[in-house]
Parts: sequence; C-alpha cells; structure tokens
Amino acid sequence: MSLRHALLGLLAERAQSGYDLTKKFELSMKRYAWHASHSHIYPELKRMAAEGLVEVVDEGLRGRRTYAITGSGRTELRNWMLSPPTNAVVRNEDALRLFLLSSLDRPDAEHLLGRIIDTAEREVAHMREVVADVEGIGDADGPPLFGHFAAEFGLRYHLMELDWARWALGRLTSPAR
Amino acid sequence: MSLRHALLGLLAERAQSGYDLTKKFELSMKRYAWHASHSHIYPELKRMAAEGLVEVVDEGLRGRRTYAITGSGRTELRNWMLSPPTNAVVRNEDALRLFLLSSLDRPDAEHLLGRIIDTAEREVAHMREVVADVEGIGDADGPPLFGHFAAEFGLRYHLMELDWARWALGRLTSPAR
DNA sequence: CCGATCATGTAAATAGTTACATGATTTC
DNA sequence: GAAATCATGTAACTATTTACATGATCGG
Repeated sequence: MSLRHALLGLLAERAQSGYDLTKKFELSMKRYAWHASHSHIYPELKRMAAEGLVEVVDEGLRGRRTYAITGSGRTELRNWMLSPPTNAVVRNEDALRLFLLSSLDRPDAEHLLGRIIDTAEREVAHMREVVADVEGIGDADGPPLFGHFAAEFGLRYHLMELDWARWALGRLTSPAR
Repeated sequence: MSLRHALLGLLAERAQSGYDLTKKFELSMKRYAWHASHSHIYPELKRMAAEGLVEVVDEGLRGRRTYAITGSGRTELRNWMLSPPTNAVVRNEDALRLFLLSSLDRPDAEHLLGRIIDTAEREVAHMREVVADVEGIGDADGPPLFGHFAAEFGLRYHLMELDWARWALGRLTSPAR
C-alpha cells in the first residue's frame, strides 16, 4: 500500500487538498513513480485522517479541504522511506511490451519500436523543459528542491528508453553479430 | 489487466506450466516489467483457458499442467502489443522513494542514496551476467532471442539508476550551482 | 527417510478502476 | 449565461496480496 506513502510525501512538502494531490499524480507522479485516480485518493485521505497520519487544517470554497501531515504521519513516512524495500512492487505496462517484443514478427516489432521511439522523444523533450523549470526556480544556496531529483530521474529514464529502442531497432533491421 | 498479456507473451515463446511462469516472474519479469504471485497466476490461467486464449496441452507428474497459447490468444496478444498505451499503468515503489527524496533531511537522504547505489551496483553486475548468457546462446543468423532485448533494457535501466543516484548524492553533499 | 523443490490451489482481505453523480465558481 | 475548471464523493466491479493448505517426487 504505497499510495499512502506517496500522499504523505507530497503532504510533507506542503499542505494541500485531494484535488491538488490528484493533479500532481496526473502531471508527474504517474509517469514513472505511481499511478492513482481521485476515486482512490479521496477515500485514502479520509482513512489516513481517521488514523491520525494527516489532518484537515482548512475548509475553503466549494468544500475544499486542505490536509496537512501530522507528526505521526512524518514518522510513518520516514520509516517507509528508510526501510529496505522487501518486495518492491513494479508494474510498467510499457516495459512489459518491451519485454514481450520477440513475440511479434519483424514488421510488427519494427512498428512498435518506431512508436516507442516517437513517444520517448516527446517525453525527453517534455522532461527537458521540466528540468529547466526546476533549475530556474532553484535557490542556489538552499537545499535541493523537491521534484528536482525526480525530474532528472524522469529525463534520464526516457533518454535511456530512447537509446535502447534505437539500439533494438538497429539490431532488428541488421542483426550485426 | 496486463497480467493476462504478460502470460500470453510468455506462452507465445513456449508452452509451459503455471509453476514455470511463476518462476519467470520471480526471476526476471518482476524486476522492471510486471509483478505477480502464483496465487494470482493460477486462477488467471484457468480463466484464460475458459475463454479459449490458452489450452492445456499436457498433464504431467504431480498434477503439472502445461498450457499453450491458442490462435485467439495470439490475436489478443498482438492486438494488445500494437495498441497504443491509453493510460499505461506505472507503479514503481523504488522510483516513488526517489521521487520523495526531498522529504528526508540530508543525513537520511544520503543514507537512502547510499543504499540505492549499493543495490543498483549489484543489479548491474547481475544483468551483465544475464546479457552475457543470452548473447552466448544466440544463433547469429536467427532472429533475436526472446529476452535478449529485455535483458539489455534491464541492464541499461540499472546503469541509469546508478548514474543518477551518484549524481544526486554529489548534488546533495556539494550543491554545485 | 528427510529436506528441498515441484506443483497447485482456495479464502479473506485489501487495493485500485470505471462509471456514475453532484454542485460551486470562475472566465469569457 | 455557457463552458471550463474546481472540488468531492459513492457503488460496483476487478485486480492483487497474504495467509492458509495440501501433497508428490527427487536427491542425498
């Protein structure tokens, strides 16, 4: 159940509403870290509030409820962050397609790799912007910003994917060895 | 529901039992593509058999049932492989920890990065062996082997992770800019 | 004959998605 | 005043995990 730790981590940065959290998942988190929809996030926030890990600190317009992390929430988050991953859950639909590439005949495989390359190129361009944004905001003397490391990881991930797909396509069209 | 596609993909390579499939998940698939346990795999195989995507082609010792992919299973697999990922599910507990790194104070963050570096080094060493094995088996003239591309992807992934973690640790200990 | 591994399952619980549902406020 | 966006929820279903459960065969 890592959703709760994802939420605690985001709330550790700043207090915010379920709606804000949902958007963060949609915009960045779900790309390479964790996927979640609002219908999962809202009930989870309620449960966490009942358990004292978070608390409602403000009720604004349109029923907006701002949640903040509590002391016990911070303890829980730190414990999870530092605990060795026992059997870390990994699910990646795209990586699964890569894994099963050889089940396709050559034309199909080439087509799929072509699409992967296109997508990765777009992702790389996007992540370059994100990284530049984060660098721009940065306060040179302060601690590294939240999201800075994550953005860099995302950029490197997609660059790696792009390199790999190009290499694989090369192998496919002219099996060198 | 990508478990079924993962299973179809593995069965497309060769007919095998739930036990064999479980081990493949345990040994390679779950590292960076898809995670699943036997108690999920067995019922899913039964369901797929009922739907005609796979069939039992052999019953051996100790109740071992060998499943093979059917024509309709191959169609389903190909459709999924070539269909553009609509909202590709990504869940990665380790990447999530990286994402939330800034929620830790500096000593804790350094400790976590150190552990990530150690783990990644071991993974890289392991994947180098796997890649070497697969290359060794290869028939130079034949089509690329199943798992060849996947192993290379795994190696590159962990190399990327290692580079990133070292870079992040450097940033943390001496914030350059 | 004993421990390791092969081999499969079920039950209960939790996690997560999709579809349905509602209404307020802001912007144009 | 209409469309976009803010904001939250519930219900039904499906996916997945954890724990429980059983027994056969193989290697030493």
